[in-house]
Amino acid sequence: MEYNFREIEKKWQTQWKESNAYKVSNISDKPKYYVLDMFPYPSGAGLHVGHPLGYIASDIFARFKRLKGFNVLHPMGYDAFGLPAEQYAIEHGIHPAISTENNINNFRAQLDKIGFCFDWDREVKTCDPKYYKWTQWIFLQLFNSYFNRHTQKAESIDSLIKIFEAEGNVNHPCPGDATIEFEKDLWKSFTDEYQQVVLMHYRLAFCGYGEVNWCEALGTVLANDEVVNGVSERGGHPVVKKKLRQWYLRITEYADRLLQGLQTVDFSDAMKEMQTNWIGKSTGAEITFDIQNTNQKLTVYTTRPDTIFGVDFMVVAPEHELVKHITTAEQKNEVEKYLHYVNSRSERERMAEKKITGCFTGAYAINPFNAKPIPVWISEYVLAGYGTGAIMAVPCGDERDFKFAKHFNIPITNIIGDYFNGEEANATKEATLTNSDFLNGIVMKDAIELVVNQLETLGIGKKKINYRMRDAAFSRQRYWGEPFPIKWKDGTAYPLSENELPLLLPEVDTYSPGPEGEGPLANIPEWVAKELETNTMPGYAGSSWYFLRYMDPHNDARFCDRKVSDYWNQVDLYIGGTEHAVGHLLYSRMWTKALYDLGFIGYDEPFKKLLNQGMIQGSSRFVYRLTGVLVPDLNDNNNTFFSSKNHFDKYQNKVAENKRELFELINSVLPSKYSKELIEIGEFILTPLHVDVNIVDGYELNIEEFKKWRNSEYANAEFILEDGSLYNSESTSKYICGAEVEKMSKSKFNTVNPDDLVAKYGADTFRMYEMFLGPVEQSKPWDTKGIEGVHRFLKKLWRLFFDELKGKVWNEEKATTEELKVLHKTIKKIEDDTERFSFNTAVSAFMVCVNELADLKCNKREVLEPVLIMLVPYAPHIAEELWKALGNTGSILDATFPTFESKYVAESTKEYPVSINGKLRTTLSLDINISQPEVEPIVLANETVQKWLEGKAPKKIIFVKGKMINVVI
RNA sequence: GCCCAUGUGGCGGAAUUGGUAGACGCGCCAGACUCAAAAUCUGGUAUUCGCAAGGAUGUGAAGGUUCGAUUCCUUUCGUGGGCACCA
Repeated sequence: MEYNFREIEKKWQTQWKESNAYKVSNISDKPKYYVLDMFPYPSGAGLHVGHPLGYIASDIFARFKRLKGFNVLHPMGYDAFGLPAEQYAIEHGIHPAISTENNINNFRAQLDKIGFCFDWDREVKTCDPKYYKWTQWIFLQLFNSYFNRHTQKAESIDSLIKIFEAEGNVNHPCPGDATIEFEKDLWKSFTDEYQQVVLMHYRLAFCGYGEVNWCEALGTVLANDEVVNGVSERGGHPVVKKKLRQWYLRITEYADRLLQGLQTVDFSDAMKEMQTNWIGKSTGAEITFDIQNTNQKLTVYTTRPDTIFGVDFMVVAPEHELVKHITTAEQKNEVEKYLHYVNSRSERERMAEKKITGCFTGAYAINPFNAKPIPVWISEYVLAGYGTGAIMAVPCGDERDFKFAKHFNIPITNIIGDYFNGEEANATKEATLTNSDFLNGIVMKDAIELVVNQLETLGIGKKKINYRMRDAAFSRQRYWGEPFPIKWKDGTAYPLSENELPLLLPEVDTYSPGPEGEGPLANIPEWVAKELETNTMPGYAGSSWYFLRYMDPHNDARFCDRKVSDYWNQVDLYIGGTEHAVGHLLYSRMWTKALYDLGFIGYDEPFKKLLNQGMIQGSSRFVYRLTGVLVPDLNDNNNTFFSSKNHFDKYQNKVAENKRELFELINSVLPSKYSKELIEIGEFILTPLHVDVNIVDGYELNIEEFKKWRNSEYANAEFILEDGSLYNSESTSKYICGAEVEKMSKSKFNTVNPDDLVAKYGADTFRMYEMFLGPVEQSKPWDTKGIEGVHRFLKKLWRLFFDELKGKVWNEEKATTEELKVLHKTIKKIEDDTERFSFNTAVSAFMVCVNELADLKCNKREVLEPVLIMLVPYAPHIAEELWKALGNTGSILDATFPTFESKYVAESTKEYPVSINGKLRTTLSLDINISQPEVEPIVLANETVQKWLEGKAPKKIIFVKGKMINVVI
């Protein structure tokens, strides 16, 4: 009886489906566990072996927890709105819903082959009106809420109106526009329209105008993290800045809570650091400077008010309001030229620029403490959106300011004495201040507070906490997204009522942008006639709360029943890539906090533990095509030569002998012959070409397959093999390919499709091999060749139960102590490794176990059955098959994970390593409970130790019980 | 430029708390089976000196702490990823 994985896997996948083996109930006595994969976007390209890595890891953990007695929620669904489908629609005229559905079906078929334990009854799709009804509903909750800074939570806008009616906004300064201040009577005197304008500046989901990343080609606005190198991440189209009406989420109000929340979750330090940096909280001061000879004022934000006397110039953002007011007549031309230059550049370009650019405005600010005039410059390195859009430059303490000063020959004031060497800036806080008026002699870090106090006393500045994070742009001028449940009346936005939801996405004739950069919805007369919002929501709308919908996916009355979300609570384990570090993860954390504040759920962090999977890189293969200088025959397609790697390597070394060898060989088959002279002066060029890794076995090219590759482009090519011979049907030598680790991509011909591997080796082998490659968190290259080792392991396991000739070999004999030791050692290792997500070492522990049981010729059910149970998370199909073969009736999926018992692995002796001066020289088998005084004479009596002692007495003998012995001479 | 991660045999990797470096697998070599090949099985495989016994070297590099360092510290180099010149 052979291991027929194809039949076995098909059989159990069908049976598990029929028996609803993965159906999860919201009612259970068992403790709950929620394992979630990051929401996939169903792309048209299909899966390559890198994609399922995280799904396999989460599947293993979900199955493991089930064996450990948990009620495990492990759902899957689709983040189905998005740009590629819309782009495809624009190009091919196919409705995004249709192409998305096709992609989902392909995706699903690929997933099913790998044998995941998802509860598909809970599948969600963000583009389904039953789903986005609730995305719209949550949006309305955010629209109807503001952030109360006193209680530090979201509260209803109605309660804010009551506050305004009672006391104005004196205690609730306006987050959207700090200049809006009013008493209660003034509030009451406002028109309805203006009251709505004011309220808009408080809402958590609000509408405003802002500079956005405008992509003409896509006719849409992109979030910062969707723009890569000045072009759109999806599609690669140019992106410029444009002012547009946009919806936003007031995530900045949650900045502090998002920071604090990081302390309560189990994310990697790197991930926490990334989010912390993104939020970018800094403490500093705002200082207002008068502009000389004008009544203008310039406010800057600085984290180093202690350096106030080291300010040698100001830099304001080119977009700064003040620029046009303070630029002097002489500088006007210059400034306009510079502004024109800056305007032509995208934000990304401005950020990435190393070149120092800038322009003097002609104006001078006045240092409030010593009345020193300070020249005001503009430069693209200062951004309008951060702080006040202006900085005070201290060249002796800031490297960037220093370089700017050097570049434009601005004199530098040294306020840190010897700490500044004139060669580079020094950002120290430890220096004692000099040239600093009333701060002279004070250490910088102590001066900070002094200056702030002084600023506040003089009324020219104040302490200020600043965040780098900006409010999240929450609208797109495109079609394939959730419509906003918003109506416009005379320029005022009004929410639809709850019973009008879902507001369905209408059909359109064209997916191209509407007038003046509006979305495709603006092209629909009926839509516009109803005065509905023409923007749609961005991709992260649906993915910000999907983990809640999985809990209660069919609920028509609520987004998720409170009792149900109380039961499932947080996601216990969230697995996905680091690419969502600051986008999705921050937005979903904010939504969760808002929903919590409003009383809809009972916790304010969505993900308890986050595990970041690494990328699987491609391992590319190359063939080397020969062309030549002064070797004309090689340069036409009738004489195509490929050389094995050996010759490429040799030829790279430019040894004349190697060249001649190669020439002689080629000369012998070419129709026209070359003279000796030409051989001496001619040169080869060996060009590496990517070759499809699927026609290469390890490094060995399958030449016949290669000839058929790319429509038989190379059908007539000649191949110089590793031993220097030319390929023919009787060749014994091989064609060896070059290799390089690169990103996995179709264009590099290094993608490997999981379907092919599952067909060839089975899902169980594939799952185990993906894990065996290395730690989940780490990036590592794919190597198809290695999968055979894992496949051999499963076959070897099979042979413990069934022999090809003899049939059944497993038996009911009593296990020996040695066999039980192997079993329990394995139980401990598998359990520990799985708990700590070290799946690669768990796979090798299975291999060790099977190797040892095979050596012991152990075919005993008593030992094999627990091994099968442990194997369920990793290789469920073979485990179930053998479980049934042993005569069990229930499914192994519901078995109980075996219990480790230390008595079986207890040792009475230990093989101690004995080192001399830290170098291992010998080992000694000693009683496990031996003490130092007992050890010493035994060690000293040892032959090897005596040899190294050479008669001398040891200085010291170090004995660590259960670990080692070290003799110091 | 800044931040993060990472560096161990021919390759992927292991060594969980400072305690026998290289588990497990791939590849390679040899052998068994076979007319032969494939498949399978068995043994070997860090480098180096040596017939062997046994040495020496070895976790990117250089220092340091320690009886003992892949593990901790300092400096430095390479690779991968991220970024916002963030005041």
